[in-house]
Amino acid sequence: MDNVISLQPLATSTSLKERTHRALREAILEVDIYNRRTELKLDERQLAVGLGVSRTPLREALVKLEQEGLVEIRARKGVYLKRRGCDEVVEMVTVWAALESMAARLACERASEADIGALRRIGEKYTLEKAKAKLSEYSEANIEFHRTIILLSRCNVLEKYAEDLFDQLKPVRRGAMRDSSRTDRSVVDHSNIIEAISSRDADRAGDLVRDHTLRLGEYIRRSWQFLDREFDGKGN
Amino acid sequence: MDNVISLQPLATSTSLKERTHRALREAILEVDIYNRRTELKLDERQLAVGLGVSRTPLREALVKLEQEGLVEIRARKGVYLKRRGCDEVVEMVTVWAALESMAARLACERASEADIGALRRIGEKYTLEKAKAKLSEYSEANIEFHRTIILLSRCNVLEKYAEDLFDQLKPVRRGAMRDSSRTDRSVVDHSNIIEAISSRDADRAGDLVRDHTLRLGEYIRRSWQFLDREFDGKGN
DNA sequence: GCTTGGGATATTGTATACCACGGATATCGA
DNA sequence: TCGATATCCGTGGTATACAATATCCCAAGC
Repeated sequence: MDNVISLQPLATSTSLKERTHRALREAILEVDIYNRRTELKLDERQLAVGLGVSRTPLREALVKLEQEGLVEIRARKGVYLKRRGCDEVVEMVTVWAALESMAARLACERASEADIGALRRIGEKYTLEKAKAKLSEYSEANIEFHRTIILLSRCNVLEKYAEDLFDQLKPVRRGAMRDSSRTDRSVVDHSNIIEAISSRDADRAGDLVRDHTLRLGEYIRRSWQFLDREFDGKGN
Repeated sequence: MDNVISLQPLATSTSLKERTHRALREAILEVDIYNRRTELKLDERQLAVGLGVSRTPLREALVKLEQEGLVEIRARKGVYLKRRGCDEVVEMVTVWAALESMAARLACERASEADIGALRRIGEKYTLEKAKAKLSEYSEANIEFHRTIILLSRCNVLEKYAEDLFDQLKPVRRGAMRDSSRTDRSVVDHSNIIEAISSRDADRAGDLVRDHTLRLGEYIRRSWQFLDREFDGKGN
């Protein structure tokens, strides 16, 4: 005797803990962490009333966020947005390089011709937008390119770890990617990478991807000071 | 006017949540997950009274363990020890291979001669114990060898991720590593790896380590059935 | 006037009570 | 006898109350 009205499970699957986690995560990823003027301390009760949730699921969500590296819970002190130092960020990019390199190798074995075609189109979009100097969208295409390589590896665990790192690096990316002199090299690199994957040359693809991403790391190290800015606007 | 007496922060760090997490983690890592007869479901209240803790810090500890991939929290269903399938384990080893390969490359740049000497001694201990067919300790030396490579990378983030994977693979390692025919190849591989790192040949070291670990993955895939055993002893 | 100590207050950590959902069982009807 | 449905119980999810500690401010003394 089913009801005519079709409805989805509704509240069933999502616990408050989950939804709180998601909501907080989204919010935190939008915060400009590296602006020295942003308050890093989070107020539990404030967050709780803001989200319309009690402290219990909120705290469980915060624990998750801590494990994801987005916040830091100092016992008896409070919860703080996590701001990473230059060295740590470079290390994260290094790990990213390791993962993406392996992904490229796997892609050579596993990607279909259609997959590679899609990657090629993304690379072309990237080139095009760079030429148009539409840096913001160009950056989007860049991200999409690297993400796609990870996807083509068809390795879920790899994808999960990479995604994790990716999110943590988001505030850094926001600050970087403004130097267009570096992008010429990038376009060439991408082109070579597509070529290598297309010809199923795992060794070459892996090397190219690794070195490309490691160079990004070195670039970040050199230009860190611009990211880790002391003042943003005109004082307060 | 610093005080002459030097002392560390004392007991500050330990919250119940932390200690519960640690205790549970230790306990879980000792469980023989892949024995079909082990009960995977955990009872919150039971654990709570067992640890002498209320459910609140316990649940926060469980959330941490979930993020670490040791347990799975199914909403409204309960907490279960996480048993991974063959494909997933092979993927984890693949990621491990990516990380360790990068670590070997970094080690070529960063490791001191003393570090490499230590690695060499571990490799020799490994060879020796293999010869003696002391498989359990030999396995320990094997683990130590790979761990040391990670350490030599001097990359904390890399180390953290690798350690994470390492723990999750613990129950698998317990089951594997019983086939001594495979270890001959292993000894040779290790020897070559030491050689490559010693001569600071990053490309070669990275390749060797990657392929070595990927072979472990393939080995696990082939022998998975022995690990994922239906019955263990003689019934109950 | 500066430093130090003590207390008030705010905030975090923990315990417990309550609620809601899911699974199992029993009962009723076919 | 089999199946479907309703009800009950066990368990997980959430809220709240309570305990402990850290921070801040003010006062007192040097």
